[in-house]
Amino acid sequence: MSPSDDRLSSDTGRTRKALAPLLAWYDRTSRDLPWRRTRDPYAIWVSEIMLQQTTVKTVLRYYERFMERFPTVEDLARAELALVLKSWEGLGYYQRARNLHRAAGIVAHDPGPPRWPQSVEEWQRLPGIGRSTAGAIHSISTDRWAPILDANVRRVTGRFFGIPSGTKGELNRLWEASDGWGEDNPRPGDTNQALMELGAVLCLPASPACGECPVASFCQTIECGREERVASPGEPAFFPLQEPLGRSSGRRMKKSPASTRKRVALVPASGPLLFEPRGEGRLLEGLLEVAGFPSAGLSPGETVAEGFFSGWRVVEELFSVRHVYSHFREEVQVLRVIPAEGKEREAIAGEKSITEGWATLSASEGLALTGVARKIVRKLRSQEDPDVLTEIRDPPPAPEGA
DNA sequence: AATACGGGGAA
DNA sequence: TTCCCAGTATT
Repeated sequence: MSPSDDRLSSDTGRTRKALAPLLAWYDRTSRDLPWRRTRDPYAIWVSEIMLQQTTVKTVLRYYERFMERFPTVEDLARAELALVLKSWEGLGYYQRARNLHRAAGIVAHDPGPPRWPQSVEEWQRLPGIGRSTAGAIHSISTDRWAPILDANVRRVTGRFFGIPSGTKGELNRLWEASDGWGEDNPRPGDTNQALMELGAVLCLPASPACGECPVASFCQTIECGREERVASPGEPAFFPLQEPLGRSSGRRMKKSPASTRKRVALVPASGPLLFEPRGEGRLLEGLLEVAGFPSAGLSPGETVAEGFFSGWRVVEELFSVRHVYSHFREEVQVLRVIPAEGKEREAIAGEKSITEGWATLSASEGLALTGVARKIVRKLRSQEDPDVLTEIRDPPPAPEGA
């Protein structure tokens, strides 16, 4: 039995004693964030979705613009998914945006007034809202208690209660412990926010500032003196103070290094660019990328044999862009192409153009592009060569899929 | 229980 | 470089 186990049962009083100092600290030091100035469930909902796996600093750049564009759940429900995706461009995890849009349609319940979920369970039935987000929205918007367990609260609570990481039943214990903060609690919403704030500001993963922590004197990990050293092999790791990699801590080995995928993107020597939406179920679904295909590379003079640009000829290599995803890299060779002899008409009137979108560089500003496509567009616009800055000559089918 | 999902910031 | 982040859904 680890030192923590026999004490956990007596921990009901621990949170009660820590609560006042925690809230006092929060009142004194909490950051002024836009979603903390409201009790509007919609505003809090949007913030919680954006904040999934995304830092406050990044979300701040998106949140206000999103709320201006879609001030109410009805506005969001009515909006085109393309505009929602455009507003999300660069935030990542685009499934969040699609789920948010779909869930808005459910809540807005047009016609008629919105039907707001009245409990954690009801929130959790909406797509994109799991137990933790449901708890956060509910507790913050109604100031009634519900536990949460995001990365911050997980770390704070794990340390506070001395729950070893990488052990069986860890998750259940963490949820139970997190729920303990709701005991006899006059300010449920602020408590959850304070716990998240504590994890974000002081109770950091690698170097917690225990000296400044308002609840350090009640903290199980402090009592054990474990905040000063890393977990060593053979003993349960207390909450991650820089866990060593490997199996010693019960964690999975780190994944193999990122591979590099190669691709070509094709830019017509004259006329607009061709964008294609990424297919259903694929990474970055629905976002537009500059037309092309996977390839180790093409050389000037070669005739393209694949896809829509089949029968076009490579004129020159313009430049390359690279992009890093979580699990791989992508290297994209951007090639200038012209229709091969006799293909000029077919090239424009191609069958696939119906489901693909042509857009000038300037028009592409309004489209939801992948990170790679955005880099290509930016680079093309910065080119001084006037031949590269093409404009529409013979307007092809209207931009689509955007 | 493991894995996919993106991107940016920080150490 | 590597790690981390106000997680969820799927398998």
